[in-house]
Amino acid sequence: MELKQAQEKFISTWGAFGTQWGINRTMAQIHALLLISEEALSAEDIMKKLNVSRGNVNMNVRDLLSWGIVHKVLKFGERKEFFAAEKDIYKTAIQIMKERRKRELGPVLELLEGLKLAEINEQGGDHFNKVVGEIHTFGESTNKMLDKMIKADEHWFTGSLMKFFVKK
Amino acid sequence: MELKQAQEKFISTWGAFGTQWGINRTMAQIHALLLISEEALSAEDIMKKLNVSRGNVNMNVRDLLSWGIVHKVLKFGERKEFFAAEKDIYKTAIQIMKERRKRELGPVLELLEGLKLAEINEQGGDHFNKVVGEIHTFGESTNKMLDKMIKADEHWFTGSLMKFFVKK
DNA sequence: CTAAACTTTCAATAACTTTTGAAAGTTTAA
DNA sequence: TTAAACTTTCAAAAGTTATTGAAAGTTTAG
Repeated sequence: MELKQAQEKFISTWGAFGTQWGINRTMAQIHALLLISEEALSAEDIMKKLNVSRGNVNMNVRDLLSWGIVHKVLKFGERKEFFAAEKDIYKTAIQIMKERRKRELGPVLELLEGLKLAEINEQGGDHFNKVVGEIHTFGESTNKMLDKMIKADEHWFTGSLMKFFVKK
Repeated sequence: MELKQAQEKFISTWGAFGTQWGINRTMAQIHALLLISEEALSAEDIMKKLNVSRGNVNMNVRDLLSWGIVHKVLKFGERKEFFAAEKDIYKTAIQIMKERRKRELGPVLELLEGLKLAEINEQGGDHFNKVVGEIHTFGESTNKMLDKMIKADEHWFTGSLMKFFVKK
C-alpha cells in the first residue's frame, strides 16, 4: 500500500469511528490528520486536505484545543496560526479522561448527591434510595480511580497499572 | 422532595446525559426507569410512563437487550413480556465495557493492524508507521486491561483494583 | 492610519438521527 | 382453525446536529 492511501484510510476510518462515539466526523478526521502530520498545519491546509469549509475547520479546531489534545503552533515570520496534535498517545488518553471526567462524571455525581440529600421517606422510597446510593458509590470509586491515573506521571499507565493487570 | 419528583428528575437527567454520550435520550430514559422500578415493566408500562410510542420502546428495549444490561422477564399467567434492568451497577458497568470493547476497540485494532502490515517504506513513511505503531501498542494494552477486568469476578472492581489505586 | 491578511461568527441549509403510528407479522388459547 | 393479544417493522415526519460561506471582526505590517 502507498503512504498516501494508508494515510487516507487512517483519516477516513478514524472519522467513521468518531461518529460511533459522540465525536463528529470532521473533528475526528482533523485529529487523525494532525496526528500523522509531521508539521503543524494551518486552517487552510486542513481545509484543502479534508475538503471542508473554513468555518467547519475553525469550529472543530477550537473544540480540539478545548479538549487540550491539539495545540497552536506559531511559526516565526508567519502570520497565520498552525495546529499540531499532541503526539504522545498516553498524554492524549489521559487528557481525554480528564476532560470526560469533568464534563460527564462531574454532573452525574452532582445529580446523585442532590437526590441522596433529598432523603425520600415515602412508601417505595427504599428501593430508589438504594439504587441512587449504589450508583453514587460506584461513581465516586471511578472518580477516585481516574484521579490517581490523572495525577500520576506519563509512564505510569503502561508501567504500574499494566504490571498490576498482567501479574494477576 | 417527593419520591415521584425525584424519580422524574433521575429519569430525565439520565436521558439528558445519555445524549451527551452516543446514547439516545429514550434509550437512556428507559434504562433509568427500569433501574428504579422494583417490578419488571411491559412495553405498555414504559410507553405510558415516558410518553413515547410503541415502536420507539420496542426499538430501544431491543437495543438495551443487545447490550446485555436489560433482561426479559416472563410472568406466569401473563402473555406479555416484561423487562428489568440488571440492578448490580458493577455488573452493568462490566457489561458495558465488554460491549464497547467488542464494538469499538476491536475494529480500531483491526484497522491499525492492517496499516502496520502494509509496511510503508516510502519517503515520509517513518513518522506514519511510528504513530500507527504507538496507537496500536496503546490499544493492545487497553485491550489486555479490559480483558482482566472483564474476566475477574464482580467484586474485583471495588476490591483489588480500588485498593491498588487507594494505597498508592 | 490603512489595507491586507487572516480568524471568527452566524444564519441558512444540508445531512443525519429519532420518533411515530399504522400495518404486517407472530403466537397462543380455545 | 380462528380471533384475540401481543410484537415487530418501516416509511414518513419531526427533531437534531453539522456544514457552508459570506459577512463581520481582528491583527499586523508598512
